[in-house]
This record gives sequence, C-alpha cells and structure tokens, in this order.
Amino acid sequence: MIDEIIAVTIIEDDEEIRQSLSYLINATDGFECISTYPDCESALRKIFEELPDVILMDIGLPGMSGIEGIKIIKQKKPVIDIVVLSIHENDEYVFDALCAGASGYLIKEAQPAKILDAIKEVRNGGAPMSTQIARMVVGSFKVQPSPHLTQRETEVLSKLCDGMSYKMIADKLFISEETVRRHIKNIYKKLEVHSKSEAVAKAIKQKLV
Amino acid sequence: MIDEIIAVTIIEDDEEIRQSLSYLINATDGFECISTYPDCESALRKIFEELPDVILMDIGLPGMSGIEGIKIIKQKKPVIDIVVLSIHENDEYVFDALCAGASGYLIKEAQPAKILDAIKEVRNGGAPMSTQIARMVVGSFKVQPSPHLTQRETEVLSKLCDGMSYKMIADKLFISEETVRRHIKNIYKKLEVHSKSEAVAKAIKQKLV
DNA sequence: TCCAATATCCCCCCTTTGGGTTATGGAATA
DNA sequence: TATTCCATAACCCAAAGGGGGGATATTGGA
Repeated sequence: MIDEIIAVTIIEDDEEIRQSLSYLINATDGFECISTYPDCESALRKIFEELPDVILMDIGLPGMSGIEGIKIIKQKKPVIDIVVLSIHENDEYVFDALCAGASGYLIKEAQPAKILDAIKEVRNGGAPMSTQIARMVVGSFKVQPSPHLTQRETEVLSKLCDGMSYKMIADKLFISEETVRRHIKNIYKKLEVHSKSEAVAKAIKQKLV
Repeated sequence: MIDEIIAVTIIEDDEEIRQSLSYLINATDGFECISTYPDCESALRKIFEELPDVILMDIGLPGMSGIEGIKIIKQKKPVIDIVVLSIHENDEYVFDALCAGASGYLIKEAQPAKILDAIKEVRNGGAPMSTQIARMVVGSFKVQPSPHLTQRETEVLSKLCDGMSYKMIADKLFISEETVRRHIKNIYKKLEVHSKSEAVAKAIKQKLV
C-alpha cells in the first residue's frame, strides 16, 4: 500500500496554483497527478472513470461550489479521499466541507511538503488539518454547562426525544401519565421552553440526552 | 510566548508511566512538569493554585473518571489545555472527552517526541490527535443522504425546530395555518415520523436544517 | 400538450399537550 | 430534627396537533 503511487486529481480554478500543485505532485516519488480541472462540472464528467485516490479540491469555484462537488463525489464514490484547499485558515466553510464528506482541510499557503504529507496522511486513514482548523473542529464538540436535570427528568426527556407521547412514556416507566406531565413541566421550566419540540431541539443540541 | 516554559501537570494512575512522562518533560528544554497525581480527586485539590498550562490526563482512572475530571477543570479554568492519554487508538471515549472539553487525544504508546509536540501544539491553539482519531472526529460530521424536502418544506421544518406552533409559522410565512398543516403532513411522510418531536429530532440529528 | 410536483386552502374529528393548582411519602441534607 | 428536593398522583380547561378527506392554481418538463 505504502509503496504504491497515489493518484491525485486537482480541482482548482486558479491556473497558476493548479499547475504548480500538479508540478509538485508529479515531481515527487510516490505521487502522480492524473488530471486537473478548473471547475466541478468538468471534473464530474471524468473522474469516475479516472478514479483518483485523492482529490485536492478548491472551495471557491466558479459554477458549482466545491461543497456541492464534494457531496456528489462522496455519494457516488466514497472511497475517494477529498482534501479541501481553502484560502483562509479560519474559514466558515470548514464545517460545511466536512459535513459534505471532506476528510481534510488545508490552507493554500501551506508549504509543499505539508501538502504532500497531507495526501499521504489522508490515504493512510488520517484527517490532515491545520492546527487552527483542528481546534475549531474539536471545539465544536464542547457542550456548555446546562441546567441540572434529575435522573428521572433526563430519562423522560430522552424518551420525548424518541418521539414518545406522554402515554407511551408513562407505560414505559410504569408511572401515571400525570407524573410524566409533572416531570415534563419541570423540564420545561429548567430548560426555559414551552413545548415538546423546543425541549427536544434543546436537548439534542446541548447533548442533554 | 514561544520562549516561555510550559508548565505541565500529569494525572495518571500507572506510576511507571507517570514517572517516565514526568522525567521526559523535565528533561526537555521549554517544558516543566510541575506536579503529578494518580487520580482526579487529589489533582482537583491542588491544580487551581498550581495553574499548569497543560494537563496530560489519563481516562481510565480509579475513582472519578477522567471525563468527569475534564468537565470540572474546564468549567473552573477554561484556559488550561487538556490532552487526553488513552490506551487504545480506537477509543469509545473520544467523543465524551472532547465534549467534556479536552483539546487533544493521544495514545499512550505515542513516541516521546510526539507527546512533546502535542503539548507544544495544544499550547499554540492546535488540537493534537492521532490520525485515526482525527478521522473519527471528522467522520462524525458526515451527514447521510436524506429524503428530498422541497424548499418550502425545509423552511417549515426549520421553524418547527425553533419551537414555533403551526399558527406562528403561518403568520411568519404569510400563509394559512391549513397550508402549514399540509406541509407538515408531507414532511412527516417523507421523514417517516408521526409527531413534531420526532420530526425535530430527525431534522437536527440529520442536519436537515 | 398533458402530467407530475408543488404550494396553497378548507373541512371534520379526535387525541395530545401545556398551564394552572394541590397533595403525599421518602430521601437527602443542613 | 426540620427543611428542602424528588417522584409520585390527581383534576380542570383551552389550545394545539395529527390523520383523513378533497380542491385549485402554477410551473416545469417529458
């Protein structure tokens, strides 16, 4: 696996960047740039025959956005690893790109060696990212301190999130529907909400369940 | 900043690991291990006076779990960076640890140089992780293809997730409540759910909104 | 040109939910 | 020991939600 040549495709509208990346890749042992495209549309017509191992993908493309392109490629060929090339380190598109299926996220100013490392790393099952991006991603997991729910309340809330009605919850927990209502009233107070859907939304977003 | 010595605290129940890490850190320029603890309880009694820059934290501790410890430390002193040391690369606790506030996640078998790098990296705003872990984290963002909702339906669903009632949605979109009902019926069909809370839960989990 | 999808609206009927109030026994804690 | 918190339970009432019909207008393709 490590000995094999990694086939890379570049999708990038800036011709200079495209060519210098392509040159860099072809000049390095173990890498081959098998194709380059200035936009997603033209790339999508060909890459499913070419089947590169890794795609270096710009986000700010003319026509179809890189995000859309990633979605389509990953849906059709999930084995292709996609590494995003972005201009800014602190990019609002990071999460969109990862949600769409990108496995890595680099800034264009990254040194050539970093880019080659990233290609190798993504091929080995890693997720190459700049340090700032990694911290953003990790930071997105952090949950803010939430109001304290009792054990029973948490239990009830979790069943609410499963879509159960008061009656179903009552049966499941072997308590009366009235008690379920009581717990839910208390939950609403603590979460400062006034309906099931608000409670469910808050519970899921704040990972209360 | 870069010139300053990074103060490190180690929380780790295995004495051998604890001491060898401590030795490693103290033997390296730019690092100082200011304290070590075999469990969270004893650490929590002291670290808020010692104020280390970085804590290397084991997860599988006797008594209070590392996850709990991270929560408490980050709640009280968010500036302290916490890097988790775990035994297995493919650890089920990764997400719990990151949600609790950890900024990095390493395996204990990592080479000494990697550990020192990680401490430096986390101090520079990065999120040091092994490649497998990084891929897990990034992978958790990917959304699976979802049933197609029309633009109007997505709009209505998003307002449902905000906790709005049929009536409020109708007013907001300048349509009748009946039309809102109709859209919601169609949404339920497509999502295969039978209540607002189920729809909201599904929408948020699958990032439909 | 006609069909399918979409967005809009209306009806009926019954269940579920949300907010208010009150009460009791047990456990924890101050 | 006294007090507070928790889980349990009941009642009332008005509003909201959910499932079943059916109807009309627009739009964009096949």
